[in-house]
Amino acid sequence: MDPSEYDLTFFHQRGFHRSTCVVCGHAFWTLGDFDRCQEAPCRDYGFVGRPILGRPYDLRTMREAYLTFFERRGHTRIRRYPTVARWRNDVFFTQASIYDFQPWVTNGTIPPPANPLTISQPVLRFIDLEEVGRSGRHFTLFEMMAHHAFNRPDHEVYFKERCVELCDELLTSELGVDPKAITYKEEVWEGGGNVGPSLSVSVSGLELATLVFMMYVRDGERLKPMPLQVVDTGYGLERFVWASQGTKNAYEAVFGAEYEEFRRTFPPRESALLIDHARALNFLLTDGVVPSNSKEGYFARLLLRRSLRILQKAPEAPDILSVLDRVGREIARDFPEVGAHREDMHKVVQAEVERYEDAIGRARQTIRRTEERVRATGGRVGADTLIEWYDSLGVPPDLAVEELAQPPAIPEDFYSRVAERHENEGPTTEYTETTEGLPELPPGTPPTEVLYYLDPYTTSFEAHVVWSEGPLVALDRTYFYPTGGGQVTDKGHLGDLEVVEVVRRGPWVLHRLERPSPFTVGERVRATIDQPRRTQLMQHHTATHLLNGALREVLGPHVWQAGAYKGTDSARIDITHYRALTKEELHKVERRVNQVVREDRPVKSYFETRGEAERRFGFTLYQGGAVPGRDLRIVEVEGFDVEACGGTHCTHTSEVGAIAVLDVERIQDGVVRLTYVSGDRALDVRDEHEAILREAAHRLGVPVTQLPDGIDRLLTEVEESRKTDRERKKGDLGATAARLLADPAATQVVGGTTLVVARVDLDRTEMMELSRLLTKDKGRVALLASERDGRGLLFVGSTEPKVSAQTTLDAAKAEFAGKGGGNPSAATAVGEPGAPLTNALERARKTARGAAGDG
RNA sequence: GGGCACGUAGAUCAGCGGAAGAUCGCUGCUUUCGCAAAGCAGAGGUCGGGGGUUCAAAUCCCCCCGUGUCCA
Repeated sequence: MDPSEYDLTFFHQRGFHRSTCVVCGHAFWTLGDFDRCQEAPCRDYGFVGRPILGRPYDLRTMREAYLTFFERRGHTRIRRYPTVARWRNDVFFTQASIYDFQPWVTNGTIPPPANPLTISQPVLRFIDLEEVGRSGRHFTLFEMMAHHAFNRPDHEVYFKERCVELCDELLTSELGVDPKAITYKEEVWEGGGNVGPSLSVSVSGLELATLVFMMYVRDGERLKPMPLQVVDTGYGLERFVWASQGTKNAYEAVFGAEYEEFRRTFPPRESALLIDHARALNFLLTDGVVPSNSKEGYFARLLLRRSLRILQKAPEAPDILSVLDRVGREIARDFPEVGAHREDMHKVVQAEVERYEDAIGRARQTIRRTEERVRATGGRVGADTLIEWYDSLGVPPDLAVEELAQPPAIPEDFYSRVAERHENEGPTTEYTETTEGLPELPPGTPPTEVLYYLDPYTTSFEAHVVWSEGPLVALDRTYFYPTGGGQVTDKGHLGDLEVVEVVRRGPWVLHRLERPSPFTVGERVRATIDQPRRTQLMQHHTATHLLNGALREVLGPHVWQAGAYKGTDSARIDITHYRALTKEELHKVERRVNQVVREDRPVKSYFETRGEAERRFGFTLYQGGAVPGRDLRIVEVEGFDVEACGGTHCTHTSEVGAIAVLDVERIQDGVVRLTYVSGDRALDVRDEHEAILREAAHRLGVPVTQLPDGIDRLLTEVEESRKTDRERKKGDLGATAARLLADPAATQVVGGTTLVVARVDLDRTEMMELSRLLTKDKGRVALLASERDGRGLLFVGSTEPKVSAQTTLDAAKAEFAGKGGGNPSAATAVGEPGAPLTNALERARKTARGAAGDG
């Protein structure tokens, strides 16, 4: 990065000078007299026992001081976004405040909720999980305080100069940091395809903030300027609190009274871990993460199980719910939604505790059995087995050691050896901000005025073409709804040409025609939307909101929409829930949702400022993920469900007609999918189902009402006839056996051994069963030959130790080019087609006689 | 999303190329005034589904479904 990027007027005017760190080699700006930057590890912590802020702060006063400082300087305070980044497919969690605005704000699709803005965003970092409680400064969840500005060419807010000035003023004038103690270290930031200069702000070894200036897009080796230049800052709230108190580790400062309390029962590390995990869990569970074995749910499970394990090992430990409560109580003072989820959170956690105990119970059994088996062969359980158990059964290594009579030592590098097992796994999806495959529209193209919000019932209109390329057409105004929010595209016509797809591209709506567009810019076109299709999509979309509301009502507020799809044939919603739905729950949901349909409640769609909407309806607005923008489009089913949503909706619930749930399945641990239909599709599907029932009843020859009984009868009959078949066959074979044993031509006694030799007409399995009947008593040998599909089959069964079935068969095999084998008590072979089976049987008889006669 | 493990009798599992098993539970009988218990006898299996290899597959290979677990 060019050094001029960091050469700020602010630094010069205030008398800063630029030095180079003798340790890390980075250039930095400072008023002080340093030969190195003030960031660890270039220098040691210097603030322990010597706070670097003017006075001590706790979490709340620090957060408030920060946000108010920026509010007073023209920033709008924004409420936190969910900690689960549902609006992105490249990450699970909100890992920085800027994540709230990616990709839709940073790629220019939608304006930011305010500009400039300030926020304290709880963010999650699982990378340093092992460091939590150990280093004294790592948290799984921490609050990233930030001030952001989004600069467009036509609307400059502020950039580097003002940003650094604000940061410096905050630290010195507001918080009382010695101006000479600060270093601004030059760094290069790169992420998500974007690049920019950044400054790392440190005091006394502690990095307090990072100021990032996103301004370039990486294009191979070259850097292109970004259309939107973004001030992305991050200040660690917990670090500020720590630095203001100068305690030995951050947990003492940040968690104060709670930390003291936990220390009465637990060692320092365990205390910190429990509080840290409980804090993260309170946010995660409130934001609708359900513990599970995949995706974001896994991280909730990981935290919960680690906590349970700590509690399990301590003698007088409180239960997990009270730990969560204790920490949650503090959080709820500043984030009331966390308090509101308390009861429901308990249900979710309780369910997960039960599953953990099941898993551990199963694991214990496996451990015991495996050790028994291993010891029986004279070995012992090794460290590899410990790793195997952890990876495939979830057995914590210390638990395995507890359970084993002769435990191996837990390897030092246990977790890195687990990681090794996962080294050669497939790639994960990468995050890009590009709009795939769509062309760039020339600057100055008038944006599309979207009209479908004004009136979702208009399906015929006229508009002017503002841009056209290939089959794509942009209009100055449109009622066509583009694919989005899980609602599929509208279809229809522009002039006589079919519109096959409608997509959003920045501020434009693009209509894709069946073939290259004949329209020229400025031309007026007549447009019609496929009205039945649109109606069905509206019904499905409104039905989705109604179902979501009913599900939350019946199952609890841990239910969040985890995905949805509204097609023409059917719609589906995925919800977070900790187990499969019971029949009763589903029934209740269906009853409730159809009741709401019949009540004909108004469905109001309108725009409202973000702050006002959040104040009135709270956090659950963001069912489809966080929706950026200054104003939110609110879809409100009066007195029942309110969501921020960009889709087209019915205006009264009765327009949905009826909602019929077709299928409920657990698509993954922690996520349940409901597939359903509404409107005319509900009637169609009901008709189809009725036709199927009638047809089934007709084929069975019973009235529809007796279908279940009829099927039962049929199944019983099948079972009985299968049974009688089996018995008859058994009887037949029994008769054959009796006949053979009574037939002197077949049965001979040689030296105390009864030898039965016979040609039969049976298949392999039947021969085996017959042989078993013939050799029920000890000291018997059966030699059976049969012919199937032109090939000879030979079966030898023996309960006479002197006569090995295997040896007998081996001796006879060659006579008919047979292949086969077996064991001393049973052996079978099949010969080449047409080979002399009689010879083989005769040879077998001679061999067996010989063996029997030996004694 | 990916890796690994697992799916065998109502339950818990063993068997891991040659005639489907154990324990508990269930049914009947014996014993008992009755219960518990014991003894004896018995029922109960498309060995998750579908392909393939083999003379022979619960067992080996491939695909699918389900469950568990670890990792992102």
